[in-house]
Amino acid sequence: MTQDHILQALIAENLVSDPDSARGRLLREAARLFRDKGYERTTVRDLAAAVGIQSGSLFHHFRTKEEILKAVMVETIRLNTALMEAAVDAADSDREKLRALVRAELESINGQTGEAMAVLVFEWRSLSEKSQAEVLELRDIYERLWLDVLQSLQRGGLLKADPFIVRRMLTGALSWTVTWYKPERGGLTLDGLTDQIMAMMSL
Amino acid sequence: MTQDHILQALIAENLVSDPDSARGRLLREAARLFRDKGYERTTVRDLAAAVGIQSGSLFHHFRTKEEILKAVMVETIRLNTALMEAAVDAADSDREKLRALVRAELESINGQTGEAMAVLVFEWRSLSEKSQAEVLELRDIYERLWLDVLQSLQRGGLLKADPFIVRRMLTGALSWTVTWYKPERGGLTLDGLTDQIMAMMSL
DNA sequence: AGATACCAAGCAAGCGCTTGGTTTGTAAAT
DNA sequence: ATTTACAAACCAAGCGCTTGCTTGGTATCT
Repeated sequence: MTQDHILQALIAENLVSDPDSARGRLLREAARLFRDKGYERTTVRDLAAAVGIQSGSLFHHFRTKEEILKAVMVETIRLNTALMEAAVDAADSDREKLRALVRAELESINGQTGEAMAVLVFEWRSLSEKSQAEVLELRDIYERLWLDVLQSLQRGGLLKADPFIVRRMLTGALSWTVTWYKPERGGLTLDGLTDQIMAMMSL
Repeated sequence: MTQDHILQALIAENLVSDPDSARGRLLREAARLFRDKGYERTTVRDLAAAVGIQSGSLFHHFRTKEEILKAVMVETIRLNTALMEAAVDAADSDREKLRALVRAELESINGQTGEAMAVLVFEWRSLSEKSQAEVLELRDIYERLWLDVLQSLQRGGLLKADPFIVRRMLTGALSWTVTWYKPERGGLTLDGLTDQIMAMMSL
């Protein structure tokens, strides 16, 4: 099950938009703009111009501007949850499962879906409380994946600290890489970065 | 040199505003509002109402709204740099110096200056590029403190990973605590949290 | 008396979003 | 094969509101 297959399956189930569709293109541009300028500083005119339509025409596809932000977040979580599940399943030991999760999350943050992941972290408060609650439910599924692996590691004696705290530390540390990690500079690959993180935890 | 003495010294040098002055009160309220609602969603009318004046009167103290955001950030960095320097000086070993830094940064993030620290992390892009460059210069001083200690630990063989990467991981992990750490819930104290972080690094 | 701190009122610009109408794509009916 | 029908996608224009900020004048303090 390659990453591409996972994406195709989600598209078929209508859980994420085809990147080549009008909706998919808009969401991609929206993620980029929201990350670069922030949600509030991005106007519906900016969004429309990015896909070459009039600002009013946006509201044919989405009822409000916030619905666009929410769609970016929801589809990103759905895709990443599927990718993580595949990564965990493919690994044998608990240690390898954790490494796969770290590696996969780094890839999400610094790869193709990086814009959307950054939006998920930095534009959270721009969502209405109602939307926040909905997105949070999706996040819970995603988080359980991590906790299962971390708790298993702890039971095996490989991890001393509290799994909940470790996950939260990792969330912060991994998210933050989006602000400084540039693979082209410094020669540090994603695998190298993953190794350093595992080493930091003596794993 | 207590924390209070450090603050008083900075006020005397006019490097940070007296919290009891009109300016100080405004900056504190601004930090709170910016954290709670975000910079863009906070209007000058919100800011004025929070300190009980008319919106136009704000511009007697600051030329623009952005100048308020910048002041929040600059003063926060100044205060924290001074607090960190004191924390490092008071510790003996490199290990204790690092622990002091972690503990101090956690306190900055989750204590009195927490609102302002959150603003520093999450509202960074709301600053103009010019202001970003100025604030970045101040951050460099602050960051050097960390790197000196981490490099010393590495030379002593206590730290295996790259000091630059470790610092960046810690920045993310510690900043992120602002989103989940609630001392009143769960019974985890700041010292306990500090211990967990040191343990995670086998230090 | 002169600076400092404030108020009351409002301006120009930009915002999200609406409206009424036109084009485009598609598929059944002729 | 052409016509008819209809919805989806889009445009042009602009409304109503909020925004950051200005202005001219008035208290308050030293």
